[in-house]
Amino acid sequence: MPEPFPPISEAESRVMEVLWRKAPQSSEGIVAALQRDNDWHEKTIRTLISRLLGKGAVSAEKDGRRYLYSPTLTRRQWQSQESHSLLDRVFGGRLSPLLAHFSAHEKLGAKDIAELRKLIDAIEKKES
Amino acid sequence: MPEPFPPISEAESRVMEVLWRKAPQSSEGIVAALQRDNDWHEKTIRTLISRLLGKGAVSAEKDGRRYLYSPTLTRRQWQSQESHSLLDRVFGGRLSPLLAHFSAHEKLGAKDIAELRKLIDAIEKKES
DNA sequence: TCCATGAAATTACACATGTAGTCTCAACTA
DNA sequence: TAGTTGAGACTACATGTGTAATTTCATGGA
Repeated sequence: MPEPFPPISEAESRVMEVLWRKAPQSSEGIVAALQRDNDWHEKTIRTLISRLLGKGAVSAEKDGRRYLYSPTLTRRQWQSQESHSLLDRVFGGRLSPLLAHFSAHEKLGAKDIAELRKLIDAIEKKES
Repeated sequence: MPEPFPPISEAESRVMEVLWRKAPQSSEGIVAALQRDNDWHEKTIRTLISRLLGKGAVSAEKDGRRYLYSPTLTRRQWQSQESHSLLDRVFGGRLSPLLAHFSAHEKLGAKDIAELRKLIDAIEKKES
């Protein structure tokens, strides 16, 4: 099976976000993208990139004098990890309580509801 | 508004779990309950209790020579915090992608599906 | 009354994370 | 060719967390 990815931190996930939108990118591109929304120091961002490399969540290919970085961990993999973690840690691994929670505490628009209904139908078809 | 609770860590949440099941409890009770499932040292558990006190997530009332602890943060508050955090951090604050994710990657039994359907109906009624 | 006991408080220490600063070395420039 | 520059590597440091050990202090027993 593929190496399980170590968990990536909140700040690191912001860097991944940039790479998920566009890859490969030089560190300079990543820095530029991130400095528009966050107010991180360039050094901070480079540190995050290198930690992500260490975790195997991004890869680097040499491009002349610098590197171009690409995500190895996909957004879906990450979402899956995080969701599963929430489900297990907070809701005892059961989806219904999570849903029940959202239904009670989050405001859903009619559009959300329609979307959910469609999803359920799709799920049902898939499962049967 | 009520003091926002600082985030509580994974290990700390295990302690909360014990208090959510039964409160108030002495530290000894908490230790006993936790040592059945985890293999933590008694000292470790006491540290966690005292950190939770510091965070205001549990309160203590004196009971003779010791304290009895009770949760201040409710399980629902905590679930809400964690869910919201996942939703914002990982799914851009939108519920449908989260659901879509689960539908695609988690296995749901027929019972889950029925449950979800009921939930949606309930939500719809509430919203309209 | 004085000591032992045990709960609680304090201290400890390694690793992760947020947030940078400094060092190095290959490549471009004069 | 030698100096400059800039990307990347390495170092730094505070705070949070996991995981305890040590210290203190009030109280119950001798």
